[in-house]
Amino acid sequence: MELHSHLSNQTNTSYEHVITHLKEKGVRITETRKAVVSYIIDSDAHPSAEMIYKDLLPDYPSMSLATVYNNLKLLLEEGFVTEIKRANDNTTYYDFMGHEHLNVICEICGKITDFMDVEIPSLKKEAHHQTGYKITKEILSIYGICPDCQKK
Amino acid sequence: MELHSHLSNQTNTSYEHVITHLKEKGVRITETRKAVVSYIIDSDAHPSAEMIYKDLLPDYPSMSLATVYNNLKLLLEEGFVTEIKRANDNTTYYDFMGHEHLNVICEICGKITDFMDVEIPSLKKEAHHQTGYKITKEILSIYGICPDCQKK
DNA sequence: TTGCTTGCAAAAGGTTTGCATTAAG
DNA sequence: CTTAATGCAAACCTTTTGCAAGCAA
Repeated sequence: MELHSHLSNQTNTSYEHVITHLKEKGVRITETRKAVVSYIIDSDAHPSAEMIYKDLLPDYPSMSLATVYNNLKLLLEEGFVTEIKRANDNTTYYDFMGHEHLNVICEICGKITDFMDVEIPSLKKEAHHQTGYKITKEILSIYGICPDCQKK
Repeated sequence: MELHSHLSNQTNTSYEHVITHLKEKGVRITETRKAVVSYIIDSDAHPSAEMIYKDLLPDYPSMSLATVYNNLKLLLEEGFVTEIKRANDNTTYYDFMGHEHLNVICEICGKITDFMDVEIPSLKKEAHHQTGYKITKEILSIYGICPDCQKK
């Protein structure tokens, strides 16, 4: 299997998966919706609504920021996207949940790097036992200093 | 002897610890500073700046919201407090780090409940290995539905 | 056609900032 | 005395909202 075809299939599959799911929910598939879905899947950064808006603007000059927010909220509710919020930063960043992964956030420059395929040890049972909550999800945020900032 | 007789020994110890540390840093110990420090240590909720402000206002009628923010920022920088940010909520909540514990956040009513750490499994080594980050801290957020909301 | 989705602009919320004044050390 | 910290209000930034117009189904 060639590497390049693996990657494009992966993205394409995710895109179709999201769109199909939304159609089944009766959500209308608009041009701007498709653009935001594509963008968030393709992005290897962890964009904010503003970043997505600015990047899409050249191709969708009439799109508004509010529409980006609308679509992100939809994707969030449908579970396709997670929010990332950092200390000293009131912006919300979005992360496409195409696969299981964790984020490491640089405390100096704010860069967010994924790392993959580690089993997150579950504390669900213990948390439920101690608090009585019905546990739905666990999010582990790891903070550190990225290689670039370590050099400085 | 400082009088904080309304506080428990545990709280009093934490309070002295924070104040002593701040003095050593050359930070001035003002009335409002003491009030915020006492409040955050004493609070078993996870207050926002606004909540702290409103609760302290009767006793400190001339205090401003900005001062609460100032002091929370200081405590954050000195590592005495952590920020908690939730989905669908742009408010920052503050948690006094008097001891090791985890938070479980209710996805319906937003209530935040602590539970004591059994042992937060460390992914530091793996994260460092994969990303090159110098890992400084890990924050595990657990979401669920609290007992009250389960009844409804 | 129907009513979900959009674009726009205004408003809302939370947090930060600038500056004159106050008070800790 | 010095100057950090405060109180106040305005500014800021991100996100949400209301509504008329547009477009997917």
